[in-house]
Amino acid sequence: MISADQWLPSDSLKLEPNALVAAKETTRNLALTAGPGAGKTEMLAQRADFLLRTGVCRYPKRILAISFKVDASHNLKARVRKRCGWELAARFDSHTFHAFAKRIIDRFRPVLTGRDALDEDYTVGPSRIYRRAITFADMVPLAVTIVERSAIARNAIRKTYSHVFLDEFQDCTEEQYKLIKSCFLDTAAKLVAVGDTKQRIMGWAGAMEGIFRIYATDFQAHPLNLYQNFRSEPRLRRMQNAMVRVMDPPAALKDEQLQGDEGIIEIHHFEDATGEATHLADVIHDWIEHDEVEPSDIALLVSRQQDLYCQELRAALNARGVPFREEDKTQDLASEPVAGLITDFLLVASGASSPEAHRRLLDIVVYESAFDDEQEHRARSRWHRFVNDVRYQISNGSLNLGSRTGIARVVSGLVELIGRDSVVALSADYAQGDRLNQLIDNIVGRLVDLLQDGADLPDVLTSFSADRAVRIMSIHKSKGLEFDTVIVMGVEKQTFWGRIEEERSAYFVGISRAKRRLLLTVCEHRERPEGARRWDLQRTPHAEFVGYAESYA
DNA sequence: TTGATGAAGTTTTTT
DNA sequence: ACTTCATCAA
Repeated sequence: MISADQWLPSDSLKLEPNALVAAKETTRNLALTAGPGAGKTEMLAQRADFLLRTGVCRYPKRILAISFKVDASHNLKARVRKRCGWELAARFDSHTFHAFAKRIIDRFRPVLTGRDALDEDYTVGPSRIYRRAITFADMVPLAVTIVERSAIARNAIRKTYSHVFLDEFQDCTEEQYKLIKSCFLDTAAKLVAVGDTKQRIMGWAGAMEGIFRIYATDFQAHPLNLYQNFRSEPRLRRMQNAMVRVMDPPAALKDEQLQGDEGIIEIHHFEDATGEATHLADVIHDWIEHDEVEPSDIALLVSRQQDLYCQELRAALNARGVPFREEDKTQDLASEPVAGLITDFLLVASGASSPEAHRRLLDIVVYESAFDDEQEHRARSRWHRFVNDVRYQISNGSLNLGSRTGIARVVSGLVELIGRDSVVALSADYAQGDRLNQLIDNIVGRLVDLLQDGADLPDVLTSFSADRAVRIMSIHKSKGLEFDTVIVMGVEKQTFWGRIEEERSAYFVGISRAKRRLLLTVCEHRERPEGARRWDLQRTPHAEFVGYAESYA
């Protein structure tokens, strides 16, 4: 253990003075606002390192970090492990709001009585069933009820955690804030809330307006701002800064502080969505083939109605063999272990050489189920017979992997061979009712959909699961991510139609995902879906949004 | 059956 | 800003 004034940030130069202040703060609560790429996660990781290594957070006290997304909470935990090592990081609890709430419910469930009462083996389901099942929406309020009602629960939480980190705090809802207050208001716990009001894009879903001010008052938190941006090249930062000047003038820099020619901003105008799709598919193909840009380093962002905006683009990308992945449909399914199992097997069965997929499958099929050499040998030969049999059926035409029935048949054969129990063991929730069957149906259905867009099975499989794919998603989904190249499609008045403050924030999030190259598209016409009242509607560029780019392009 | 009118939806995560 | 769906009057 070292003393507080001996501490220095571990192997990173990417901390500006205010971040260092925040990392080493021991007496005050903090409200840290910071724009895109300022290193909020890094600051939190360094702070965890400081607190744990100097003993400001002394054993057995722990740090609680609360995020919104599972991904974000994993990332933060991983970063802390990297900074201060596995052993100290064991006292760093990184949870989502929902996970934190569920832990409280599971530990203090008997506190819930009357109409809140819950059975011991309650489930999380689509609707609230008295005593037996709750919904996601019930979790945080029930945790609040417990903490408010039970002094034992309150004290247990307060005794456990000496420090609390709140990530992406601009998106905190009323209920979530209530949970934080009921646990930690007027206690010894030191809080750090981190976020960016300019990136508040979940207002319509209940994110509290002015949450930073409210929190700063309630918790007497000291406000701090980070000004640096370690993500984007200067040209992009100048454009972002022009938007900051409009959204939050005090946080803006002088343009002289952002000198340099690096970075690319382009605005491309098109007659219609067909021209747009063709052109984008061509340039993306070019970047990947000739400039050796990784497909996964390219993101295509839309404000809303991804399906509508990307129909033609999908076809154009397929025609050029550009692998892409649509986050709205694929993401949840693709991260399921059973999805990996299915795509790996289809890859192997379709004859593609993929040693990675082969190894992962053998792990499950052979090593998981075999306890001695003989069993292993038998499992292995049974596996090879199955694979060869499927391949043979494909080659003689009795099995067609391009059809729903074909894929469904192979998948059910695969589950049978591995054993349903072994598949269920892949994830805790697969044991619940019909969950596994539904997931398998959805995965097969999604693969069939992708095939109908005119792509080959290997292409479909890579775009479904692999990292080597251009990412297509809504601006909202892109929050917290970064890419070498970002394309924001449809910078038109008709696209960004909501309240200007919120639309501006969304656009800001979109453009600030780009590290090196930002491409904006504007169409004069976009065809409406069939049966629409009006057709071939005229589109108009969003003067303000295009303007930010034009000044710096 | 048609047109007119108005309301609702559009952007999401979570064990 | 624009679509979709429900309802009502003609």
